[in-house]
Formats: sequence, C-alpha cells, structure tokens
Amino acid sequence: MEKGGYPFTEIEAQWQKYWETHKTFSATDGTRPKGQLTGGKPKFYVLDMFPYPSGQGLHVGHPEGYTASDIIARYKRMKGFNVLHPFGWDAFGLPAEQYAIQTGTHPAVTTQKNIDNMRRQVKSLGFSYDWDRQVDTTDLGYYKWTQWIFLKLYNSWFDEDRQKARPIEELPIPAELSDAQREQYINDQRLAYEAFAPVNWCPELGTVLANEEVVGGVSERGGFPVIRKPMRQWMLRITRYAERLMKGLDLVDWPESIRKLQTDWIGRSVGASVDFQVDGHEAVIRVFTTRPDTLFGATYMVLAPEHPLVDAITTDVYRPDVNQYRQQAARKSDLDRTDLAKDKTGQFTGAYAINPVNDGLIPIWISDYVLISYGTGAIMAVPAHDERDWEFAKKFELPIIPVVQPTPEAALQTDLAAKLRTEGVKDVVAAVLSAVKRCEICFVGDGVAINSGSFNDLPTAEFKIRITDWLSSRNLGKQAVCYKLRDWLFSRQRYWGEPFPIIHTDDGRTVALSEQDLPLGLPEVADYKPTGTGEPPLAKATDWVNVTLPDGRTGKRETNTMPQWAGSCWYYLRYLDPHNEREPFAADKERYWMPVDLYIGGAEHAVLHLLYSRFWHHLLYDLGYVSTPEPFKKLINQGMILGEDNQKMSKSRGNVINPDKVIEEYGADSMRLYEMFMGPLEATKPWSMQGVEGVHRFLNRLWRTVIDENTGKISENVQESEQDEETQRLLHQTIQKVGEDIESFGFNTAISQMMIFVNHLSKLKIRPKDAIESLVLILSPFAPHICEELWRRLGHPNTLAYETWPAHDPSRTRAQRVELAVQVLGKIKDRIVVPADSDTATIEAAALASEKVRAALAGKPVKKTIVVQGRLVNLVI
RNA sequence: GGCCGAGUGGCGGAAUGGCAGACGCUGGGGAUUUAAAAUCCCCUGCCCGAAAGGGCGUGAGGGUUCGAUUCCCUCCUCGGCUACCA
Repeated sequence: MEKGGYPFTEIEAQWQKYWETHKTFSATDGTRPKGQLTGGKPKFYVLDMFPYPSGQGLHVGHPEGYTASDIIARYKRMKGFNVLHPFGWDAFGLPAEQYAIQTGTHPAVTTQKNIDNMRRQVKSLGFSYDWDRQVDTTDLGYYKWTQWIFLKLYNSWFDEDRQKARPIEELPIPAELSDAQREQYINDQRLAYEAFAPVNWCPELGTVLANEEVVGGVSERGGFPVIRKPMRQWMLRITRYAERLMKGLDLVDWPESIRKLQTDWIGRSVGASVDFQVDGHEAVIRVFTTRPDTLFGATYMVLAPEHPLVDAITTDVYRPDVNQYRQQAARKSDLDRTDLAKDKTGQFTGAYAINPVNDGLIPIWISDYVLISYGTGAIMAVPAHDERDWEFAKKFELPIIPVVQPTPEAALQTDLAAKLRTEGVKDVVAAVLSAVKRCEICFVGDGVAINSGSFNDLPTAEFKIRITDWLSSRNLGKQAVCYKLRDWLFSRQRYWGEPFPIIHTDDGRTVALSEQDLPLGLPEVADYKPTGTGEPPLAKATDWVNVTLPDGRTGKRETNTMPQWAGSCWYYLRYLDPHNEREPFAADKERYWMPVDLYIGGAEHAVLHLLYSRFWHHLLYDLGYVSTPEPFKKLINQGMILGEDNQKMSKSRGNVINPDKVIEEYGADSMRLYEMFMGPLEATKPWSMQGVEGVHRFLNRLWRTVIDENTGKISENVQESEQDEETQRLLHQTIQKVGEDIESFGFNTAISQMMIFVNHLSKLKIRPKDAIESLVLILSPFAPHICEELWRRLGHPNTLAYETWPAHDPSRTRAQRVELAVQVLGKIKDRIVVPADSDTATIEAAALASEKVRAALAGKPVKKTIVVQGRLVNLVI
C-alpha cells in the first residue's frame, strides 16, 4: 500500500490512461506527431533490447535500461524531435517449450500469458512507448518475414571481389559441370547451407547448442553435459562477412570495450598458409601460421583428430592407437577438453612431413589441442616459440630448435627476466638470450632469426615478409588471413521456433519455398518432447511434414527450427512498419527512421545478438532493402543491479526485488527515479530500499512545495513573482546541468541537481510559479506522472510531453561575487570573497589582505600567482 | 592464462588537472506531537583538542605539476567477459 505522501497510485493510473487514450506517444512516420502541423522535425529512433517474456515477469534490471531510454525519448520530444520509441517481445525460446513438455500447455498459450503480464508491468512504469507498433517474434505475421529473410540468405551468395552479397541467380557457374555438380556448386555458395558437422549435442536437453550456449563444457541453460556429435545442421555463412563486420565497427558510436569484444570475436589474424608434403604420399598438409618466420624451427606437425587426411597418412602400426585416440577425442565434451588443457594428449601417426624450407623430415601427430574448426585444422609446431607446442613437445619428448633470438626489449618482458631481476642478476638480457638458445624457456616474442639458413639475422617482421614471398614464388605457400569467427549454427531441435521454409524431397534434393508460400506456420503436435535421437519434435507432426510439391514430387519438411537469435536479428526494422502484410517494412519508412539513433541494453548481448543482427543488416543492405550500412548508431549498456546484499539477484539467495511491490509502495515515478539515481547507468550497483524511500521523499517534498495538501490546489506560496537572484541562478544552473547530463547519460547527477533546487524552493516563503513550471518540465522525463499532474494543476490543460524544453540563460548561471580558496604552495590557507570578474591583481591583493595568508607566506615574496576563475588562487613563493 | 572495468566516509555515489566527499541513505541531537509516524532544523571522513585550532585522508609505492581522486610507471585487491584460435 501507499506509504502516505502524495497520491501517486491515483495519479499514475490516471496519466497512463490519458497517454493511452490520447495516443500521446504515437510516432507518425515522416511527419510531426498528431495534432500538430506537418513539417520537418528531425527524427530520433531510441530502441530498447526487447525482452523474453518470462514467467518470472519483470526483473528490476529491465526498467533500468527502459527508464534511461524513456528519459531520452521524452527529452528528445521536448527538444523538437519526432521520436520513435517502440517495444516488443522476443518470445520464442526454451522455457515456454520446457513448460509445455512438463504440462502439455501449448507454448503459445504460456507465451501469451507471460506477454500480457509483462506488458502490464512495463505499462505500469509509464514508459512512452508507441504501443501500436508492438511486435512479437512468435506472431505468424512477424515470423513470416523472419522466414523471408532466411530465404534471402538461402538465395544469396557472397561475391568476394565486390565484398557483398548478391542473388544466387547472379552466381557465375563454371560451364563444364553436370547437373548434380552444378547444384552442389550452387549450394556451396549459398549464405544458408546444410552441413554435416560435429556440433555440441546435449543429451539431457535433447538438442544441439551453439558454441555460445555452452559455458565451461556444460549447457548454459540447465548446466547439463555437452558432447560433440556430428549431425546435419543449417549453417549461416557469417564468416564471409568477417571483414565487413569488422570494418563496420568504424562507423558506429559504441563503447570502445564492446567494439573490442566484437573485433576479438571476429579475430582476424594475418599470416601465411604453408604446404607440407607428406613423405611418401601424394597428400599435402596445408597449415596456417602467424609466424612463418619460425618455419626452420618446425620440428613436428599436428593435425586435428577430425582432419580428413588422418586416415590416409596413418601407418598400419599406429592405426589402432590413432583410431582409439580419435574416438576418445570425438566423445570428449568441451568440459573435458578444457579440464585436460593443462595436460596435453596426442598420438603419433607414423607419417612424416617434409619441411619445405630445409627438406627436413618431421613427425606428424594428431592432438585435440588443434581445432578442426580453425585455420586448416593442422599446424606446424614450433615448440621453441609457441607455448602450446612447447608443452606438447616437452610431454612427448619432441625436438626443440630455437630460431628467434629475442630483441633486448622482448627479452626483458619475459617471465624469466622478471624472475632474474628479483634475484639480482646483472645482465638479464644475456641470461634470457642464452636460456632461449639452450631451449630452457619458450620465447614467443619478436627478435632476430637464428638457425634459419640464409634468413639468419633478419628481424621477425621482415622475415615474415621475405619468407612469405619465398614460399609464394615456389608455390609452397602464400599470405593468408584467418578469422576466429565461425559460421553460425542456425538450427535447433526444438518446437518453439520459426520453421524453416525448406522441403527435402524424397529424391534427395533440398527445395526452398517461394516467398509467396510464406508464412509457414508451426503445426500442432501431440507432445513437445525431443525424440532424444536428435530428431526434433516437429518430426511428429507427420501431416505437416509430408508434402507433395506442385510438380508431383514428394518430400518432407525441414523439422529443425531457427534459434532464438533469428527473431531478434531484425525486430528493429519491423517496428518501422509493423502491420505491413506485403513486405517486412516499406522502403520509405526505412529511409525515414533508420538508423537506430540510440540502442540501450545489457552488455551480455555485446557479441552475439549485436553481431548476428549486424550480419543480417549487412545482407539486407547488400540486397538493397535497407539504406544504412550499420543498424545501430549509438550503443549504451546498462549495468547489472545486484541485491541489497551486494550479490547477484537470485531466487535461491532470496534477494530478488519485485518491481510490482516497489511500484505499489512508492509509485512508478519513485521506481524510475531511484533506478536512475543509484549511480552511473553502466555501473554494477546494489539495490537499496532505503534509497527508494529517499527519492520518494524528494517527490513528496516537490509535491508539498507546489500543492497545498489540504485543498489539493496550488499552494498559496506559489505566486507569479519575480525570482530572487539566487533562485534565478539556481534555476538556470539546474536547467543547464539537467540538459547536459541527459545528453551524456549522467542521470544520477541530473537528479541530484533537481534535488538541490527543490530543497531551495521548498524553503522559500514565496515560490515563483515560472521557476516551478520550468522545474516540472525538466523533471518530467524522469518522473512523468507527477509532473503531468503538477503541470495540469498549474493550469495547463494538455500533456507536457510536447512542451518545449526550457532554455537556460548562461548569463544568469553566474554569481556576482564568488568565494575563492586561497592556497599558498597548493595548501589552502583561507577563503576570500571577490567580485566574479576580478582580475589577478585584485584577487592577489585581496588574498594578501588575509592574516592567515600572510602568516603562511612568512614574509617571502610571491613568485607566481595562479588564478582559476571562480575557484581558487594559488600563491607560489 | 588473456582482455575489459573498478577500488573515494558506515553505505550508494559526486568531483576526471583547481576548495575531496555534491546529492541521497544511515546514525546522532533538537523542534513539533498526549505519544508515534510524517515533517522541519542542526551535526555526521578519520585522528589530536574542552574549544579555538591543527594534522591525516581518494587500494599501496614512486613520478610529472604551483596544484593529482583525476595524467604516467610499478604493484595489490575485487568484479565481468573469455579461454589451447596456431
């Protein structure tokens, strides 16, 4: 229940109803908002990351970002922008499906119920969303277009020369191919393709997981073990966009840390590919290395256990051991791999490769420290200059040849150097150099070549260039670029996701639906359980699965569904034109609203969601459907909110704060204000109920300052009167600071400033009405309900949402006389009051008039006087 | 192990080269009240002191500067992300 004070429950309900019935926040495409003249308002698109409608309802973390974006949206409207501020639901996902498995309730029913509840909660906070634009990714009218984009991916290829996607019809196809080869050739170029590849299989969940959904070897959801199992999957060729996704980051205004996360995730490295002939075989092993300069130090090779050449090159003697090792590796979960990282394992194949630079024979091993999914799945091992190879070589007693002599600077940065320094060794560099030469330590830095034939004495950087040229000229290798980024595993063995618009015909072909056949709706199924063999629940909907094509061929529908990321990849575009049944969004609306000017959401989506949606956006850009190369201009991450015990909020800890309760007791305005007052938006910070009471007291004080509590009318103290100098100065300072702080997302300090001003006003006997009106306007983005109510009671019949943001007069923010601190040699000795525009000489004279200052000077002459306007004067003696 | 971020009163935080601790919370004292809640006023970094006053103080140590919470170097602690990517 309400805890005394102003009647927020009533006020908030009333204004929420007003906004809804008046469609106050409806955004009009390309023109001014309703009720105003059409004209050239600048647009502003402020977007929240839409939530998954969970059964738990809203968490106090959600309103943090939503309040921040709402403040911006409301502020921008008052600054004369045409604001688009929409909301929606990322509603496909596992929880509703698991609930369905347990109870038999259709996930759509659960989802709708959860959406209704969360929408009620979101609305109770008074956000200025344009609810007519709400989207729901599970809505047939929405996922029709998700499927449409999938078809665009399927029907496109990436032209490396032009660095852009093009329709598959434009793919140049070699002339001499047979029909089957031709089809294969095309399928190999499609941006959506099927692959039979080892994936993360979670037996417990009965589904495949993306790498990102596996955390520390167990499923992110549920914490079940995950093993590697080869299965047929849909993949998206995001890797073709690696370069574009990297370069696009230069166009956006994102936190440096997020850009770096994405850059690292894409993981571009430049090096060389080098071919090693297998001794006595036709086979050639191609490796990728960033250190071609260490080729002379390659003393063995390692293939990933899954490498296709392993079978061919393994000798009969080693075959049983090799096969056993491969089986072991295949079964290993990621957790096992991680755990065993400290202890390398491997198996010799019996085969040898020829080192192209010196024709030396080097043994070929297999080991799971080499990943099939990166580079070529094979490495040349240079134990002297690579930590992993060093460990492996030590364990299996393989030879180590040093080929890089550290530069002095690099030598000093080694661990050994640090150790030697503490031991007081004099010539640290010489000691490190000799340790490298004697193979006592592994050195990974730069230096000068040794033991490298005619390349000796070359510095690392130059060696890399020279050896790459040398290899190219002999057709043994060439410069190469590798990315950590992998193709995106795009299918899930689940029910509650978008069905693929794909049919597998009984004659073994894959046929995509045409766009006219969309949407392909989810069928009803008897139960939602995965079959446990990897076959998805949709396989049980036989009526749906079995189809006959117009040409009489029979086939089965794809029974995998798309991952949750799919719907969230493009929702920001659907908001532009959410009811369009003929296209995902109209081109003119896209051109008007895009790009998103401000995107606010959690840092947990720093990599995946943002990378995936950028990828789709790039595709749509290439195909001409969107006009901006990047979707999200500015990005802000809100921080995490901890429980009152400074721990992550969780049911088990019992420290979860329920937003409904907070709103019930203190009101939505107090909730919003507190979320912003806690601290900087991006920071992790703990909740405090007493803090909520603090801001609530502030709103009560504001109310009492303006309203006579007995009559509910404007207080007699509020009058149309001249502002005294201090009130005027404080008001203008407050207007200025609040505006600047909103622009820089410093909401906490904006609120403090308004608290200072309210504290001042509340002490005045006569409170100038115009000052109060300005205050109400600048507070309204933060606490809209109470401000709307005060605005009305101050005599304004309409909403304040489109009132002009008050202007501050810089000449009124300055005081006429200022107090300065007087320092002698940087230590404060006294304070003086002088006219604000005093010159240095006047200030110095005033300072010298002080007893305390003279005492501190002790008769010494002042050598230098430093004046910081309005702050201090420092006398240097 | 790597990367990113952060260390300021009893607590959340403010100040990013110029008076450290704004604003809020907590705590203490007072006013009001039959009493309480609410409200209002005063105090509230630490140490010495009866006070006046003085000293210390932004994780630790060094440096740059007239002046450093802020910039530079070394180290410590905590949080987040990531993890054999050749």
